Amino acid sequence: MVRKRATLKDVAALANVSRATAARALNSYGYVGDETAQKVQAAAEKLGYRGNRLAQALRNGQLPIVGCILGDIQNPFFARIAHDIEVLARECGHNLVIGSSEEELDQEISLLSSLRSLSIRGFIVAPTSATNNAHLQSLNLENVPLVLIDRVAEDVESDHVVVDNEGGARKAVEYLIAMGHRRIGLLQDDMRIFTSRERMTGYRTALAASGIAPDDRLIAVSQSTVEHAVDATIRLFSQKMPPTALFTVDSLMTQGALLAFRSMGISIPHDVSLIGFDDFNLATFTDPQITVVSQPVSEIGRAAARLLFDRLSGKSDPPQKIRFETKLIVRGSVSRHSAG
Amino acid sequence: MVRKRATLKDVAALANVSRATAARALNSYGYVGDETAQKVQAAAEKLGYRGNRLAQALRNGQLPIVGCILGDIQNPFFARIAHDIEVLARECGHNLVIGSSEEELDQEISLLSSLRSLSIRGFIVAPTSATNNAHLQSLNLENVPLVLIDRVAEDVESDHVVVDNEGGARKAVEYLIAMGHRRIGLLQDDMRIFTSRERMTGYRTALAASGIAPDDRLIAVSQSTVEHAVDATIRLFSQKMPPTALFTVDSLMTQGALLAFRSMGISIPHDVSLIGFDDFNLATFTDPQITVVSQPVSEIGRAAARLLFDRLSGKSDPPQKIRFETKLIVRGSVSRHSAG
DNA sequence: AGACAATGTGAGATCGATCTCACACATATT
DNA sequence: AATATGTGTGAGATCGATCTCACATTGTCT
Repeated sequence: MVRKRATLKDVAALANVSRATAARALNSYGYVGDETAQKVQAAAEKLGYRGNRLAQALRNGQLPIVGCILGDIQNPFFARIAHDIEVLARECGHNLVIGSSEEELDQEISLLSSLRSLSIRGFIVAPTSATNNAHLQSLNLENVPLVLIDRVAEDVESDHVVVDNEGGARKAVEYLIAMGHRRIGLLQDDMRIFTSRERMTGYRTALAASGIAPDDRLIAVSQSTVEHAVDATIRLFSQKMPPTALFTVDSLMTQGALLAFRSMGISIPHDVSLIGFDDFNLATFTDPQITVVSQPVSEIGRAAARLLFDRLSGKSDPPQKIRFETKLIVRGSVSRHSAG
Repeated sequence: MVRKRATLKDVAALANVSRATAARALNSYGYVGDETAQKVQAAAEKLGYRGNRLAQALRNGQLPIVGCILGDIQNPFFARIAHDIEVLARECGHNLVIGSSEEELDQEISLLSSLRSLSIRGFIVAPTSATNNAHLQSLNLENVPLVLIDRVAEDVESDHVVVDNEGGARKAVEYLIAMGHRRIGLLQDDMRIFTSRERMTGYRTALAASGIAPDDRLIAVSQSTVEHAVDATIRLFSQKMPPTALFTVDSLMTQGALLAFRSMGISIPHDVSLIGFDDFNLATFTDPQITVVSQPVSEIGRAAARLLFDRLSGKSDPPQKIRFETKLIVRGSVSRHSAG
């Protein structure tokens, strides 16, 4: 048998008061007699009344939900962030809607549009594109709080939380150069992505500082999945003059590179040196352990959520721009290359 | 300047028709004159009108959102499932709210209650507890579609999608026994969890079938994170008579075990043999490659979402119970143990 | 011509909760 | 006694979209 949800009207009827009084009693505002309040509470209890958040939201304009659009939940980096945001959202009495853009701008736009029509209170977005952001700007126009995460979008004035991608990449490549490498490969994802650009810039800057001419044949572009990274790595290292070292821009791609090297019989660090951006679980299990640029993953999500909920509670400072440091963690996947 | 969202009323006013007519034109139902329809479309276009889904939902009872409560998004297994569900939900014009119970029953209950007050259309849940499920039963009572995923809940009549946990565990342990092991450790998570129980049963069954007495000292319980698994493994293998082989019940725990072994100087498969439930990215990179029981992760989420959307579109067959096969993938982490 | 459908449109109710306003009654203040 | 203040309550508007119903207007068939 299908039981309908009890509404405020039902509660009011059972308690023999008007809807207005029932609402006052349940939300404790305005004047309500003690006795009346008790009656209403009892009635609500008895009916198992729970307010319809939809109706509440329609009335006062917003749903206690925040939206979060990330590149790919399957990337442990984003999974961690999503998790941290959800925890903080829950603490603040909100639910979290998670959407994945799958690094497609179109999907990001349609997802955002669909979530906006839900009158969601605010958004945390890792924008797919660094440049193409009318949809994000329009959030500003309509005063919907937005926090950018992991990536910055040009022309969008809002809080953001990112890491020092360029510096991290530079440190990694400088280290490779210091170890004697000159043919340094780069395995990166789509250039529209902000982090990809910044890491690429760090890579180029480090090369330039040492007077090493950039070489496009050393750069492979792949989607950020293990499978795609395997293929891209194989292509990169099937050339006549393959790199002697590789820098990968995220942990899934690092793992792809590892698998590719194994399948090609290339040994680390003997045949090739490797540094990955973003640490991962088994980086210290592999033999050798993998040298990485680590970012403070556990702080990013919390920081972004913090910023968003500050906005939601009315803070109107100028946009805050948080940039976390990255750190080169030297382990064993880089060996000295004697110039030949 | 803050622009307000255009409402149907605005569109109607601009097109010089009533709200009712505007609604008809935009949703194409009932009779509308061609010319009028055009006018309305144009007005909507001009104002950038997008319907308020809250209002729509309040009117017709439900929001085009499905909820999904999983154990932990950071587990790649659940991340993959969440991703697949989201993709299918999007195809069906729905958004996905993801919550994480963090394997706490209380959290699962409060999350569910909070999502229900959103008038969400249906749920996909991986219940924390195999037995304690009044909150899930009440979904049945109020006719809210529910699909259980990865885990079954007693006394809850609903579709579910699980894998053959017991069989998978049995195959793994039988294989270890066939390779001469008799002191076989089990690294498992909380016994309230359905999969944990089933895998444990498989483990016990295999032992019993070979006349091996169970020994509680060989069983370690840990939360399903790499860090906790490391600790649990270290405790397990610090005993006087440690196991000669270990079976771990999920991939994060497998990875934890790997890290623990490394830190303890225990080598696989020389000192200890290892089989993990659930495959993972680097299982074929490590040396030796890790033998695992694999489950068809890519099908689970889709299957569950499929079932849910079938229900949402009115299907009312008896509950469907899907159980996928698991497969023992033999790689190199198990070696023959000569009885000592 | 009269009856009857088909087509097109608007007024108003509805979903459920909230909030403003008006009113009633009591007590306090001049 | 007359006015002000404090308390407690209900009627009704509101949020935005949808849907029922009533009312036109046209065309069609006997």
